[in-house]
Amino acid sequence: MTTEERIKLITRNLEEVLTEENLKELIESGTPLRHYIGFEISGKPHLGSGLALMYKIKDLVDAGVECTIFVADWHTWINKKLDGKIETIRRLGRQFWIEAMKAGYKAAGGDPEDLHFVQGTDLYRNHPDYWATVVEVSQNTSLNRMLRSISIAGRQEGENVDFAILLYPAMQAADIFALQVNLVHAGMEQRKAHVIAQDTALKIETNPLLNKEGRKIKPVALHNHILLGLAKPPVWPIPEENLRDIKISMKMSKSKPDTAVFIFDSPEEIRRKINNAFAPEGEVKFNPILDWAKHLIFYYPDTSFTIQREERWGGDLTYTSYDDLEHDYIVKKLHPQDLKKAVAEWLVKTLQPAREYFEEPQRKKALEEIESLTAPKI
RNA sequence: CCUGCGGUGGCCGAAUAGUUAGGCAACAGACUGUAAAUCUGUCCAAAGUAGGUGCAAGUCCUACCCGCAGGACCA
Repeated sequence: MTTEERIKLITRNLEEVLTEENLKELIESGTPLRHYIGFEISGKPHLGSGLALMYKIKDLVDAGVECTIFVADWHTWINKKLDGKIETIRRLGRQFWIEAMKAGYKAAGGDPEDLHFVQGTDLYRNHPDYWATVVEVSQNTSLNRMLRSISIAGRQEGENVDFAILLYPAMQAADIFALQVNLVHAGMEQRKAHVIAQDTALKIETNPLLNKEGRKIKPVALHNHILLGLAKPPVWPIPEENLRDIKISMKMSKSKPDTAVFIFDSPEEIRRKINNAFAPEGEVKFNPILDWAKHLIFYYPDTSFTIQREERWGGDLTYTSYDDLEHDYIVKKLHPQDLKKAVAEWLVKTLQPAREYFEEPQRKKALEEIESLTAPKI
């Protein structure tokens, strides 16, 4: 595989690469590519964490990158998720999250054997100088900037937070250095943490990231598109200037389960949620169903997607590109209901390997425990 | 540690001590070949905790817990 081919595979369908030049340099320097993506153990993975990101990881594995899924138990603890106890979080990280990621990776067509898993607790125990890196990152980042970056933990600036939350961005950056990974990967909402890591990369002395020649380098950041949630935005129609912010704020939410499809949802749940989704006819600026079709179904360039329709609505349609589908949607040749049905069935089928993987009793039990810990209080 | 303000349903948010606020959300129907919007209807309660005063306490008093703001301390 040529450098160009690798870059193409590594960066395809991403919303942002920081930066392509650095990526090219990294590859050309002959430095082995080491990737990481971190997850909190905060509930069930949805289509974003459990499928879209897995597609990208599959690309990376195919491009010869060593891929690591970081199970961020300390970050989860800092964020007071689940029952707030580090022991529970640590255990479910192993019993649930790692297994869930394997399930998602299978659904994305990959072999879980290709993935590495590292849990935060183990990383910190094995790197006694980890905390020195946390200090160095902190010394090179202003308090205001840390405060602004807590959105990476799902918090808003000005929200009631305790001081521990400020450790979160510093630790996330330090994780990258301790893991010695040069491709850092996440959804767009994590870009603040990655930029902090890049801005401090050349300044730190403990665990600096090095290339093959032993020179300090910045990690390259790969950012996925954030899939839209299924709910109607609070203001509709959306003012043009706010479109970007609204889209980010309208992501799938674990606290509003009907805005998300989780990778273990039953076929009935998938069909119900999709059917209830916000989907204005002919509207493409904010349309979760189209968004999902674009970023999931048409992820691969050679996709062929057939929409079954009753004869009275014109019979079946087959698309080989998202642009064709979007065009027909805009001109209202393709009705939302027909698209919804097809997308739902695609998800039912695609997620089947994940559901099957979690029929195994031990995993099923862990899933039930996660559900009991994250169930909305009534 | 001190002072002040606050703590009401899943969320926001009212009520001179005297018996159902309201809104959002949710749910169900109607209308749409989906959803949304719009109608119609439904369901939901509690008072941070523990005591006290009163015929009667969300409302007054005390203590404690939590949050916010400020202050004190800083040899």
